[in-house]
Amino acid sequence: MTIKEVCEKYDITPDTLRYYERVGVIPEVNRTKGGIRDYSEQDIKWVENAICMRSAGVPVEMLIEYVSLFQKGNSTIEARCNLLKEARVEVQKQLDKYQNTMDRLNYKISRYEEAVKTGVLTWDAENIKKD
Amino acid sequence: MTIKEVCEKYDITPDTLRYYERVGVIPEVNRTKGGIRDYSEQDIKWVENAICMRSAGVPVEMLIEYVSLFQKGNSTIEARCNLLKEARVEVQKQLDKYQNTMDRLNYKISRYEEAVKTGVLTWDAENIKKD
DNA sequence: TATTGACTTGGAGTTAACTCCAAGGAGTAT
DNA sequence: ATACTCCTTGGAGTTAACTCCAAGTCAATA
Repeated sequence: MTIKEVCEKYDITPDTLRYYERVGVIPEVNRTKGGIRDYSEQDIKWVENAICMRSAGVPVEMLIEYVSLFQKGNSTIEARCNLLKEARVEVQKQLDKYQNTMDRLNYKISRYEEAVKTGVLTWDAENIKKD
Repeated sequence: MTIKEVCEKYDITPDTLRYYERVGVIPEVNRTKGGIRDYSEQDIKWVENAICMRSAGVPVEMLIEYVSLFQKGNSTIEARCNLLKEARVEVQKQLDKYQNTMDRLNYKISRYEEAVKTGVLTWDAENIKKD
């Protein structure tokens, strides 16, 4: 699979894919004789994983460390597991924040929708105090 | 309330608070005769709101626009409501991504925990294909 | 064989959101 | 009144994660 196809599949740019490979977010990708990237199934799995993790704010640095450990073989299984748990703690924290923000947005919007009907805010839109 | 107290309350830096005020993420804050910021209850509500929204990745620019609309009065109620809905769409998208990443992390960690016990990976840790 | 178009590299540039800094002012303890 | 601490400002600097660029290579087509 060419870099272009992978990019279309995941809606990212070639620059981002090359960047991921260059810094080690994914392992080195297969090449043709001419030196052109030819992504294998495995390569694509790594790409998919990187995109998923990055979409939840897992830092590039942590992904690099994970790949580095992976390439050292089975002796790093525990270290990799710990790294994943570390990532999970952060992702969960963020998830909670997003949920909290959704709650606030939903509350404000429901209040605003009432106000849109009447054209007047009878309550203080910003005066939302958490109990 | 002084800037320091607000910072301690929300665990942010004075620089960030001043930055928020400067660019308009929050309205201008009350001052003492000497020109020192003295945050009112309302000011603090705005700070709280800004921090909450920012923690879920709502862009500074959107918050600026919201405050700007707010200051124009009741004629902007519908516009503000639409802005909030726009924000909600994005926050929900991110929330879904975070949940998806959590699922992936949980799956990988559970597999790794099995492997940690035996010291060997009997399955391909990276070969996680979504159906 | 000449051109086309996609690919390659290393390195420089961009962006959002802070974060730091220097110079100076105000309020309080001694 | 002197020292000390915290505050003020405008503007410059930093950071992570891309994103762009120039120069060059390669395979396929006219």
